Amino acid sequence: MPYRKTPAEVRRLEAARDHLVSCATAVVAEVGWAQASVTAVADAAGIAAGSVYQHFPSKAALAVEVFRRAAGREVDVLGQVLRGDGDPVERLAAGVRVFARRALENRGLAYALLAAPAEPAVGAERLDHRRRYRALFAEVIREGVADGTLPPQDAEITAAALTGAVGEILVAPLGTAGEGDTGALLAELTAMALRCAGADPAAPPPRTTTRHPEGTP
Amino acid sequence: MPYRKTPAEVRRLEAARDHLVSCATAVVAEVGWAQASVTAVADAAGIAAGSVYQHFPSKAALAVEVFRRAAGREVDVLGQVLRGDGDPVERLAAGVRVFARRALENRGLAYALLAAPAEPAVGAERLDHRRRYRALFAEVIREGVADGTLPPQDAEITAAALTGAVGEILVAPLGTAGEGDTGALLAELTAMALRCAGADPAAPPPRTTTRHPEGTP
DNA sequence: GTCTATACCTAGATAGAC
DNA sequence: GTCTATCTAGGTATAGAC
Repeated sequence: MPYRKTPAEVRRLEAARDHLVSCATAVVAEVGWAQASVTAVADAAGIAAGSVYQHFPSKAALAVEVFRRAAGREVDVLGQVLRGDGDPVERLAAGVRVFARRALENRGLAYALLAAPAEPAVGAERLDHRRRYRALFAEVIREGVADGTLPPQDAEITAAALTGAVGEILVAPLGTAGEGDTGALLAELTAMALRCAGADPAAPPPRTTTRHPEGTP
Repeated sequence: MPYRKTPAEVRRLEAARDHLVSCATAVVAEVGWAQASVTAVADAAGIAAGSVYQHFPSKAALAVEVFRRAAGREVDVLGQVLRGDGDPVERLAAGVRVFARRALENRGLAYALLAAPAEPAVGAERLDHRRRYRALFAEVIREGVADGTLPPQDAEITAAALTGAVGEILVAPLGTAGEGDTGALLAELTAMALRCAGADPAAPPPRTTTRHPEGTP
């Protein structure tokens, strides 16, 4: 018997943990945090309820890991877009669009991350991630103010507004099963975001996918 | 023994029920929905836990009543301001200001109404009330678009954005105990709201200081 | 290491005394 | 009508078998 786990063992354990987190994420996206009991998650992962505690010390720890992994992906994607190429206004528009599109493509998960009732530990994590969204938006807004494409403003406030606005707008479509016209929704959302930051409406609107200056395809 | 309750009895019962709802509201504002157990609420009202069920068939029913009463007040106040005197842009600014000021004056309750984790029944009620906020904002925005003081836009989207933006901005101050400069916060918030709706920045900004014809004096 | 069975706790709800 | 005491359900976490 080796004193340490063999590399194969370690990998297997990590894989099992990964699988558990993935399945838990799926369950949460499907039924929400409140209904995602340890037994439900364990069932989804094909293991016994007790076995969950081989990987996480508590249900809260598992929930936090689920949230961190999913929300972290979103923050990373948003960060890449907002810090990408182009002028600040273009990047802002692209960021909002990407954020919204990803949420609409995975509504259950987005709702869980943004709005669904959750235990305090997850709620704290959510606040933290919203702060990170805000910081990313605030950064690009400050750039815009600095180079004169955006009017002077409290970047933190506008950033918070954008986070809240996008979330609020998405929650309604998220709740309903109805599809709606996502193209038009994205266009209106982007237009609203640019107004909110004070971008010059006279300037040519950043291209969406196929150029709909008035939002109607 | 009378076949029906005497008027005095009815009044006494209603008063007891009222008192219970008031105390429950205070508890919720203080510790949030999750910690507002039946026993905690009953203690606050000075009655036994079992007696709660003389007035409400379930905890959820009580919670919904608490939410309805508190949120209904806010919707009414907002509606009065948004449908009051002045041009649409002024009313919009006043509405945002009143909404925010009232929330900041009663942070615990505002947080409970806007964001705190709650059971599904309350969550559904919350969605419904947010729809009502949106409808009110959308109405005044449509008026502004109609009379040309606001640019063409999807009023529902902007309204949703305003609801989310104000909520998001308030949640941070709401969570922290710190006071901050509420005057500056209100001014920035109003400015953001007007930008968001596309109000002409060149126009003189609606007054923000002194005179309180609206809200709690 | 994983499963089965279970202990335990919290919190909503009920029954009967006063 | 209100209180005390209790019942019950649901869900987390643990212990011991395999």
